[in-house]
Amino acid sequence: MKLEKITKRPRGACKDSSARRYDDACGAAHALDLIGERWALLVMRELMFGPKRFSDLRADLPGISANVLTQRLERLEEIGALTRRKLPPPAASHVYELTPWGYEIEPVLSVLGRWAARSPLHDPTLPLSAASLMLSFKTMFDASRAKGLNARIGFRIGDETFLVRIHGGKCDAARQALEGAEVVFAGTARAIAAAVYGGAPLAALEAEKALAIKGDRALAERFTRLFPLPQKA
Amino acid sequence: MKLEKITKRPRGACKDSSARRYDDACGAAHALDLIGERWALLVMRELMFGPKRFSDLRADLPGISANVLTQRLERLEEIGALTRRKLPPPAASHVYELTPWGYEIEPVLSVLGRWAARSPLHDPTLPLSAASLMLSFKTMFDASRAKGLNARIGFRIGDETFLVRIHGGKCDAARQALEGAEVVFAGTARAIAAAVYGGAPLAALEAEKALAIKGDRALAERFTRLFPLPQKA
DNA sequence: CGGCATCCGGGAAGATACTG
DNA sequence: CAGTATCTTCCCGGATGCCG
Repeated sequence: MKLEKITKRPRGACKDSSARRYDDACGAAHALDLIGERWALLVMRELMFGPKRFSDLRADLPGISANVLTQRLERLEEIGALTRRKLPPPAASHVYELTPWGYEIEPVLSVLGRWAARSPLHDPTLPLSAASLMLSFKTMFDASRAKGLNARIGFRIGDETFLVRIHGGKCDAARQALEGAEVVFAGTARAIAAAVYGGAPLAALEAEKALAIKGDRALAERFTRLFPLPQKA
Repeated sequence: MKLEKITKRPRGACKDSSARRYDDACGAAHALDLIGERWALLVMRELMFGPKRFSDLRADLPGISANVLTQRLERLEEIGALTRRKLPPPAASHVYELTPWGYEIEPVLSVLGRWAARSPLHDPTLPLSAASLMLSFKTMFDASRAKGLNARIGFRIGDETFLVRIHGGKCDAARQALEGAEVVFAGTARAIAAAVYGGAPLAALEAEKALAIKGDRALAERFTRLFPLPQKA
């Protein structure tokens, strides 16, 4: 039982120190060297609306383990995509924030999202984070359906608030106070997604207490129809 | 010797069949479930200019192993991003070709490439495939530098030929015969990249026999300046 | 030759427990 | 709360062998 442990090593080579990189000048390949590891891009996604703490990231990325999150944050800092800051005295905690170049990852998230939305295997009923939902609005917004619309729609998801502005055929979203919102959705990101992408009637979601709407109801209804999903491939 | 094969499985759980997926409705997360595994996106990149055989892919993706390539091709076929066809009788071989939806991955490659080009760690002198080079032209083309230019530039790389058309402020590339090319570059993709992105003088590359240019030399010179790299982050 | 099956070694990912 | 330490499982990469 205590036999051949080390003896033979002629097979199963191990290209020494060359790590696991694509040695490829192609930009896409280099991007994968930088952020192609598991969870890396989703960590950046969660930071797209501003800094967060370690535990916020853990909570918003269900399934990631603490050690993997630590490794990804270290790597993202190493490549210059995020910075780690110490909060002022009251809180002895750290926050992680994307650098300007880090924020430029947004088009990658958009384009990947649009591509995957055409996948027959895509299941829009799975849970999602608040950041994912806000990004999906920016990604899936259909300007032609928002002709002449100028609105501020608020969202209260957990203890965060977001303001989505629709103005001049553009759709922008930010994590900020709800001042000036003509209507406010309060609920889980999943419930809001059910209304916008799943076609669930607002009244039904409210009846289930999954969603609460305050303000201009007609605007809320119209809002849910501004984000058509593409045809499946 | 035929004992405990399954017996103990108390720790290091294995969430049964849930595999290693992000259970996340976010489009980007789903995209990573589909093509986030190592090499998957680069396999698609190599197919962007038309079908290839297994051995072509292996040759153009230095470092991939046969079993991994097999797995990736199976997965890409499973999700509907590519198809596997049998060639007509003379050749008993197979070719792999992207589906229309698979071809739509191009913006992902572009956007990733543009983002990574700003990375301080990006090394444009590494080797690259012909497909990568042609994609980089489409990605990095600067219309403002090509004002009034209308040209067909040919490339002979290994035993493949590509035609790049610059016309009306657009830049397109295809794997096809070189008919109508006003100038033809022949050499490795790396040598051509050295001229376009590394600023290497054409004369020097020709002197080293790394590159051969036939046709309109002035056009060749101008072509090399149409693809500026972005500022580093 | 083309493509796949299989085995092996190493390392990354994941779960849990633990520390400041 | 914010991570670190450790252990297990699984993926990746290389080599070899089979089969048409």
